[in-house]
Amino acid sequence: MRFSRLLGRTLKEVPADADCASHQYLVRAGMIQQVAAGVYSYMPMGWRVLQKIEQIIREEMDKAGGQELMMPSLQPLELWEKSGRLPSFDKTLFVLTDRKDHKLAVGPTHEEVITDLVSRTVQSYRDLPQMPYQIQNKFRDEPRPRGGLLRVREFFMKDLYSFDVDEDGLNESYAKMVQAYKNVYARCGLPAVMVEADSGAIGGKASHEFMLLTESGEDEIIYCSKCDYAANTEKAVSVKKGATAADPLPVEEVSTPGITSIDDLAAFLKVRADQTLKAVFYAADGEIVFVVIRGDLGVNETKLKNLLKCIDLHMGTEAEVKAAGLVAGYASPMSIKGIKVVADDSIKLGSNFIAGANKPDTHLRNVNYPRDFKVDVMADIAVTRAGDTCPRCNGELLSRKGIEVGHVFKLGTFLSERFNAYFLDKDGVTKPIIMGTYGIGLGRLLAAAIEQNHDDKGIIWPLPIAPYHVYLCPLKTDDKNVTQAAEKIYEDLTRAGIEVLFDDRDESPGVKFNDADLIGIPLRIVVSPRTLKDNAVEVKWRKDKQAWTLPLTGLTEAVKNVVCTGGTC
RNA sequence: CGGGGUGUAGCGCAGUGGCUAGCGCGCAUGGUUUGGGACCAUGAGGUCGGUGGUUCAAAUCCACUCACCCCGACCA
Repeated sequence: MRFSRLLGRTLKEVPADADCASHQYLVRAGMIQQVAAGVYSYMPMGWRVLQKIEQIIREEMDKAGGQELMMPSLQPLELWEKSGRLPSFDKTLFVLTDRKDHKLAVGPTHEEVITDLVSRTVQSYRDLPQMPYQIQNKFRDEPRPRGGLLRVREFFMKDLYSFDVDEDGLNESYAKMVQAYKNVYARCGLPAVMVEADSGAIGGKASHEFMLLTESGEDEIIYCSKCDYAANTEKAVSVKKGATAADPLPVEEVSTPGITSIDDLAAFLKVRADQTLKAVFYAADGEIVFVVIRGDLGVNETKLKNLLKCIDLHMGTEAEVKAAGLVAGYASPMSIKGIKVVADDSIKLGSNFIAGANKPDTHLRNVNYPRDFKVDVMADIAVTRAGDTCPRCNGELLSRKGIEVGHVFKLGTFLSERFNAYFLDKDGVTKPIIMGTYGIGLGRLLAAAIEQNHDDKGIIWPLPIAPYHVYLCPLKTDDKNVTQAAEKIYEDLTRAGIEVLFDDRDESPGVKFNDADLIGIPLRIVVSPRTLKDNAVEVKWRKDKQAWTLPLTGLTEAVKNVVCTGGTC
């Protein structure tokens, strides 16, 4: 490709509305253009990258037994009513009305369509397993798109669905996909880590996410310093340390004027935070829930939400709390009535806690469970933090930031039952097909690749997904020797199957070098009188500081070799 | 949806009631340059987000509205 003909322009200045590195560089390099909030066009060079990722994914899906198909984005709303997932998608679902006043959802995912499709197609265990997949745009009206391509409303996604006869089959399909995903990230040159993930309140058994570790990531990963335990903080668990149980003492009131936070309370009474009980109020689908947890721990809202099986969960507002007859700052699990009490299992680890007295400026000493109060539900609802103890090996847990670039999910039979996706097994028994669902967001992977691979000059593409292999850069374009040599190299390399971006523009060296660094093509070849007098060109990897020279004779083979091996010959 | 912010040329910005709305980059033409964002000359490019209002006079003041960005609750 000749740079002079390329649609897209590089920018010197950082776009005002771009905050993160991938967004800035993608726009500055002329690879994407914003159309609306969370809606982007891919310019030719950005599209090339996306297509490379797409091809790698396609090959790995096929290798794992996937079959590519194509489903529509327009989906009758009835399918969503049938699946019962309408409430959980709520406003993120784009819905449009056709000329007959019929409502259509614009596909945010395709579980509904594929399950319906399979239910009409598969009848016998002989037809299973199946792993259909597609690569196409999804539409989700996210409340807040952000970070350029990191979270958008229209996005390019690979979605594969597995259909199996039993649990063993599902496990096998799941394992195949996990391996395929690992292959995809490895082939893209993007090391991703697999972590345990939250599988939501409705259905779903096991779930894992693939994370690209980068400081700018919005997810937090908890992992063990000793074993291979790794999980999203939403899901992560730890071994809770408990204070030694002492004999319960009689409850007594203590005056604590103006003390409403755990930190203040612990300091005021000269006790550790884990000797106190914290009370937090949530509104779960409108119902106030009283949550008790040991003072040193925090509430994991995802765990709580799953436990309560609710769709909306938020901290109780002042009005909601007051209406329930609770005294914020001094609320107590004792003597409350008509409100659901959920406790973290940490309250069993310890004794003689300090807790609220349910009246202003007063706390209680020596509160013990279950002597002094009852709870409706007891479970692990605590946030796991770095420094906690690994649930598997008792090692120390650590944390890192990451970007989610893939998700695999054991769905079970929830949807197949709804869609009547049953099959007849060997013994003639009717059974629901067991499903799994597996997604990779391509645009996000592309953006995450940049978050992970850039410097202060621009992008540093991993070779397998780079828009071109070689940036061919002649200097002094009024020099006939230079232009002729460059033209010949361009022709030879292209004919040899090497993808070349030929900077044939009449620009100064500074402009060309800066654009080359910004665009981030892995190998740069400079053609100039300086090396041409020795019948050679200068070659440099984008990621390295050091350049070297290669002779003109046999250049094509040499470059091919360099590109294949990643070396310097 | 709550909180914060921004809309002026393709991009980045200046312009707090007054005459023809400016600057830098980019773009076009000509010339001089060429190893890390060169220089000179000439030129094109604007419904100042929109609507309504106040005023002799509005990019500027007021009201409403739209769009976009950032921080929180959701997700690949």
